[in-house]
Amino acid sequence: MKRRAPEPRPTAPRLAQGELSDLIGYRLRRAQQELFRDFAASIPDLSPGRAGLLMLIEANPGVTQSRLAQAMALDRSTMVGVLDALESRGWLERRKGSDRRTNGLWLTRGGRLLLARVKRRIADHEARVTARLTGAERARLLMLLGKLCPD
Amino acid sequence: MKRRAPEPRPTAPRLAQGELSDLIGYRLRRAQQELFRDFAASIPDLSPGRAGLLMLIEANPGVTQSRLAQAMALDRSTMVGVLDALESRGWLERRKGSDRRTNGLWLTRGGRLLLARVKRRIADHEARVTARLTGAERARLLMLLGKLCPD
DNA sequence: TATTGTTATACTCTATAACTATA
DNA sequence: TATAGTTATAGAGTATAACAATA
Repeated sequence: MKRRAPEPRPTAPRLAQGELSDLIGYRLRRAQQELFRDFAASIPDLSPGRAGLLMLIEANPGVTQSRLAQAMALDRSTMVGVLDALESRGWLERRKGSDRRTNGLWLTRGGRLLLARVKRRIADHEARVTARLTGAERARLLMLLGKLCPD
Repeated sequence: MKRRAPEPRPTAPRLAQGELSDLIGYRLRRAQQELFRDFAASIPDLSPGRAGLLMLIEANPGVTQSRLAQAMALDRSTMVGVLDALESRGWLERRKGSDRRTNGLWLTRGGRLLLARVKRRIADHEARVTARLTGAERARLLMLLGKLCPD
């Protein structure tokens, strides 16, 4: 028995996309928004940017605020408030460097425990949002995004 | 004559990336940030999102606020202020629909002129940010982003 | 009752400019 | 002089909750 394709509800036909669908910038922005929503819904502790920041400190213990800001393409004044929030939650600490203008950054024990938990959730999140991609497609996408924006 | 590879400045060695570089979400966010910066620097009139909104209205004259909000994955209350700003600049107009709860949206003549100019700049922007990609790679990236986040 | 547009409000993320301590 | 961190301030961009008009 043949089934008719479900008709689009008259109140919600798809909008025409114009030239929009052919713009890398548009696709990138939409994809990022969707990933952000999934991340926020499944990992309430941290935003993607904050999680990335903790991972960078973990991989570079003692990094200074300015170098971290530079690596994340943020202004160093922006970094201050971000670190304040994470420090007040007990996840990282600042220690005065031998150059006494600088603060070195370290994860606390609590920060390491949080990050371990968050990483597991990020792995689930990644699997979920890339569910429509094969492993080869996922690798190719990573490669192409890397070309678009090298480290 | 051999030239030595330029040494990284001792004050700015690259940070270790940890597992970060292998996350689609991270790459996506970084790429989007870089594209946003290039867009803002080269197209001062509009943000990427606002330009996309005008293109959607152009492709769907008379679309209602709620349908546009749905298509852009924004709350309809968010749409109000966005449209207020674009309308006050004289780029679009609201017209009461036959269902008098709704507003239909149209570009004004000024809006069409602006959009034509902006589209040319967007084309330059796209060419610039995808300069490291071949045509085939660009097409493949569009396809993969489309899989990640279908219309 | 349900939907559309609206207002009031608040939160997150980010930047700029000017300050201070140190180099 | 130059750099690291800081503060004050501002501006996007977004959401939630409650309301009036209309269906």
